[in-house]
Amino acid sequence: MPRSRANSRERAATTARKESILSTALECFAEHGVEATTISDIQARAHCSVGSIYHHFGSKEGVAEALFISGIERLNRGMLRRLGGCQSGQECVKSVVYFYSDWSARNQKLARYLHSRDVEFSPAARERLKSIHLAYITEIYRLFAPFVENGELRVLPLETYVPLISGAIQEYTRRWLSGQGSSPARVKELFADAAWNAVKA
Amino acid sequence: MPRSRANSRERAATTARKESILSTALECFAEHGVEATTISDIQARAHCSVGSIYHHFGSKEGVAEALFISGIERLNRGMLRRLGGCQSGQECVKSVVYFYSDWSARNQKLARYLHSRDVEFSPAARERLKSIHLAYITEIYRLFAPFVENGELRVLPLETYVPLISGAIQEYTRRWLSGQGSSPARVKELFADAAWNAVKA
Amino acid sequence: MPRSRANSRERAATTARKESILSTALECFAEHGVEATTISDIQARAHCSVGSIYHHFGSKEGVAEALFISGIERLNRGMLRRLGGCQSGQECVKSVVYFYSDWSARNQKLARYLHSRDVEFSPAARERLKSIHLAYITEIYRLFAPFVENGELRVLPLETYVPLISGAIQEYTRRWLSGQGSSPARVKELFADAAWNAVKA
Amino acid sequence: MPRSRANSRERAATTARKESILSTALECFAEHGVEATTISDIQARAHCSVGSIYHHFGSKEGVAEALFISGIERLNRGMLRRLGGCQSGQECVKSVVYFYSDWSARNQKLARYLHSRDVEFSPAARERLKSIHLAYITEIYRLFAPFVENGELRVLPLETYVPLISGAIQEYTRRWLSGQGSSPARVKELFADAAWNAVKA
DNA sequence: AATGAATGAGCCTTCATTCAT
DNA sequence: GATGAATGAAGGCTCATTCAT
Repeated sequence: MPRSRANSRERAATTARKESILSTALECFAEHGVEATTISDIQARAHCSVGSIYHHFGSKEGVAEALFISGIERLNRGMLRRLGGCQSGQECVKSVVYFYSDWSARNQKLARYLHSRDVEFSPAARERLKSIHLAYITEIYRLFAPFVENGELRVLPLETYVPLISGAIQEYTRRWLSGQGSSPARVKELFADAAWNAVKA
Repeated sequence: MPRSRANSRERAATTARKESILSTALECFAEHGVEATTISDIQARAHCSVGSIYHHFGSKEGVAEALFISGIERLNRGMLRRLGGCQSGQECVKSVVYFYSDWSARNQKLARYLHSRDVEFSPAARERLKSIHLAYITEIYRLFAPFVENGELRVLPLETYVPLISGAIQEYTRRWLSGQGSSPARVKELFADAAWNAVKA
Repeated sequence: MPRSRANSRERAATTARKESILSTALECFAEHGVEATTISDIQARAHCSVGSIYHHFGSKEGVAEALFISGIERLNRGMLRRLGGCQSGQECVKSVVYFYSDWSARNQKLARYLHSRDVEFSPAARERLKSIHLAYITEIYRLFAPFVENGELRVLPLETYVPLISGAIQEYTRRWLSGQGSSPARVKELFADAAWNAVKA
Repeated sequence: MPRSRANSRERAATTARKESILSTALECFAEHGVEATTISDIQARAHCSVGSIYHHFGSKEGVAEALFISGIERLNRGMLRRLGGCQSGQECVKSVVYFYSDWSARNQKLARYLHSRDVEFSPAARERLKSIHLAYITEIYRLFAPFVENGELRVLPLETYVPLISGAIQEYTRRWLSGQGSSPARVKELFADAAWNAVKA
């Protein structure tokens, strides 16, 4: 058997196990929160041993961090891809609301987990998240800057754009994910309009 | 010594002890979260015994609930008092933003605690919170209804008013309480205008 | 009931519990070593709860340290008391051997534990042990100094006195405690003479 | 390629790997003790896999035993070689002290490991060690016997010779290996004289 | 011979809660 | 009302060992 195939098969197997642990952990975290989830819960539902979890993630916190980081990265990547195709400021702003609403509906458990504030990450993970956020926000500003410059968007304090554009839909989505109200899909136009009104010139 | 004076003195002492436990608990909860705070942490910082906490609150959850409920009640009471004096829809809507921003700045630790999503309350406490919320939201709608009826405010799905009006400032405040950005006081006009634009007819 | 009597009764009870844990721990440590002894072993044999051990000693290491320190202190105290009554250098030197031999035979388990080298103490405990050793060795030198000065004992490098005087009996005792050879009592004269020959002028 | 050369090359490689594991294990054991050293510690520092260690030594205990046994054998072999050339009882006795002191200084980590009492060996290994010790002590007595017979050495209980001759230098060396005092080389004459005085007729 | 993912028994420790004083 | 020693269930984590490749 060629070496490369053996390696890739092994890697695939390893990856499969890691993915399986992560997706099981997500279910547990989404249902009961990180604190209330025990390693034993994950291990039983993922059909693996305690040791395997520690072998791959080092600690329970390690699982929570890996899940959080990969979730944020998927969300950010999707958002940037979506915004990349926008032609105007208005399209951009509204797309933020649309994408956030759609993505949350498609990835409810992950969205719920990313909203939760009950995780205390390690300094290393916080550093990592900061740099991910910085890279993301930089890219976002790069995409919006032209529309501020050509006068389509208002000139505002930098840290207000995000809350003004996505604060309302985020709050609505958060409530929906906790079981209140109806799907964001039905009201996203409303929130997209509000977002646009909040930042248009 | 008259009985009543003795009683009231005792009651005052008791109240003082309870308040001291609550305020210490708030500090702990705000710093490390409810889960991460131990009875021992509170007891040491409040200079009281473990038994005292149990005598007054029955359980750790009891402390967290008492704190949460009294916090929500203070916030709601303040908001209603503020809105009670408003003459127009616009004043009402903007006042929500102003008050939220001001109150959070004046009660940072409490605001932070009320934002945290890591508390799993008892069914009894949840029932209590629901009824408090219902009473509050009913009163809010009663205050806003005239302005919807007289055409000053748009007719919207009921559950969208709150996110549309306060979602953005809440998101901004949450970030500020976590150490990002500058005081809401400096940008509250912006968010008040956005709120008004989102719901005006 | 007078306050002081209540207090002293409580203190006695507490002390009793602590002592009971310590003596049980000694049995376990002497039988299987510190590493091989589990908290559960101690707890079961001391008829107390896990929590009690942690309440009083903080950790398994805490138990091992408390036991070690109190053992060393008892040994040192006894030795100093014994040497305090000696009139000559020869009596002093031989008394070290006698006392060491006698004490080890009377406190076999403790002696065995103090000999064991498998404990890794906390920095705090090491500091404590160092200062205890310093105080002890200082006192020892103070007792021997006159006999060096009056020419009864040889002038030797300071750190060689202890090994020269007690190295042999210690080695013999160690072997006996591990099950080899016969009681030190039967040969202590031999080792006392050897000690005296090693340091006499 | 001739078969034999391939084999010996393989054997050399294997031997090298085994040696590398042993010497790494020694470093770990000397630094943190056997119990506190994990297979993972050794594997990482020896740049080999977990499986390799098990392939060559069967278990962690197997490593500790192999190391201990080979160490004892080296020490014993060296001692016997040294004593083999002695012409008198005095030379013999003093040579024990000299050799012990020199060997410990040349093999500090191994000496430290051989001193440690925290290893619980398998019955098989204990049997092995006993027979090694028996062979050694027999040989030692065979070397000393003539000098007891010719009246140069005192007639003493058999089990006292070793402690009387090497107890003091062992104790001194042990302390030096733990970081106290100065090199045994500087005081070995002193201990050799004391040893001689202790057993001479 | 080498590799390293997988296993799981067992350990130390935490901490909410109780209760006798 | 106050105190704090005692309790013990439960959890996170370690690590020697196995085994398929």
